[in-house]
Amino acid sequence: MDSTTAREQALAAAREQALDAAEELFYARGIQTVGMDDIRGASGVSLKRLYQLFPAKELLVEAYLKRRDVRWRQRLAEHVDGYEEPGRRILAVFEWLGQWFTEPDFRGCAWINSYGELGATSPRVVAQVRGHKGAFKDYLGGLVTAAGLPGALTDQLFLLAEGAMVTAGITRSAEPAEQAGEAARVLVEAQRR
Amino acid sequence: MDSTTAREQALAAAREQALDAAEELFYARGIQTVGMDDIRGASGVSLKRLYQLFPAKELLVEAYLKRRDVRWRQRLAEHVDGYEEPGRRILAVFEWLGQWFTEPDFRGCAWINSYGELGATSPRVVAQVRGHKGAFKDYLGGLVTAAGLPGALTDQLFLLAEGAMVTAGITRSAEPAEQAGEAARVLVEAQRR
DNA sequence: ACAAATGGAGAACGTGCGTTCTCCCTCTCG
DNA sequence: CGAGAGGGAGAACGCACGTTCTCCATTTGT
Repeated sequence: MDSTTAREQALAAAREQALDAAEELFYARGIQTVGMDDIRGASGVSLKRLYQLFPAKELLVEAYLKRRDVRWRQRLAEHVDGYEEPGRRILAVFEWLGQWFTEPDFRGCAWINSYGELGATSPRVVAQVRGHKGAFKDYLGGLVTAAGLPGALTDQLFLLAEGAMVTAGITRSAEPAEQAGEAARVLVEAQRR
Repeated sequence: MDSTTAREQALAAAREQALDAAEELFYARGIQTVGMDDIRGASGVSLKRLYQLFPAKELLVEAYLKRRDVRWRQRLAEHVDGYEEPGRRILAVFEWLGQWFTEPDFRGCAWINSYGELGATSPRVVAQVRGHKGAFKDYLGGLVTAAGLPGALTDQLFLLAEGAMVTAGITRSAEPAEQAGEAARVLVEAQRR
């Protein structure tokens, strides 16, 4: 009764396997140092199929960032949704960052890293990075206005979160999350006068 | 009367020319997309000399980051030194960031970008990035304690500055400097009770 | 002035990698 | 059963680039 043929299912499965491998390798080792052959080796998807699904490496990179963006923001939202009180929900963002930073394979923000690597050469990557950061900031903005706080606060909290991500990545520590969270608490408090 | 021979002077001059070209090209286009031949073309220093001065590309990259670090912190300090009042000096940091962000060839933080590009593969680059960020944070720490403010504030201001740099780079705008500066003002004020 | 070292221009070498192609096996469908 | 499409393994191709080498011209020291 479903409209997908067996072949379409196989393609979709291969696509997911390819993206799983791409995400693991690109995030861990960077994009340029991972070859299409590495993706094939890690995913079990043949080169022929890989190029059938993603006609060029850049498109695989784009799809990797796109899928990771959805999942990342989903995980964040799930954590935040564990709280009701609007002010608490804002701080939950930094709390979640701290959890993320302590994951064993944490290697910084995938988008910031990708931008550093390909921002000067790949417009598709740039678009993904701007899109992701814009979506994250919009999400923060929603939390801020839901708490009845002024929109200007959004930018400040966003910068704290970005600073925490970069710094946690570079120093390989989770501390920045707490430091940013504390600063966020102060900034929110200041707005409430 | 000086102890440098003509040859040593020529080498030193070539070294500076090479580093000038490296800085311009690496910063503008990223490190991996710039070949040693590009450096040669832009600097006029022959490949032979280049490899004599820097036996491998990684060493040229290291030297580029090292020289830029010194200059960057010097320029920052010069701006801050235009002010006397300790609290004002802290805000001057964000002011200077804003000036930097509006420079026409601004392309984000060279160290954050380099880390995204080579953090997973080059220990030398990682060391330079950590060194630079550590030095910047220490500098901030000096300003904070000179203002009689608690050390914990340093981390928060540092994260704001980092967030501003990343965001200014990605969005190609100078706004983050003002936003971070305003947040810094609030955080400093909150500490003074 | 001459032998020897120095330096430049650019070819050459080796390798890595994105992308495509070849060969062969295996299903599918009439 | 048989023809033909689909798919996998991996070779092959083209190119970019880090690094080294060759061939000369120029300089340097005596």
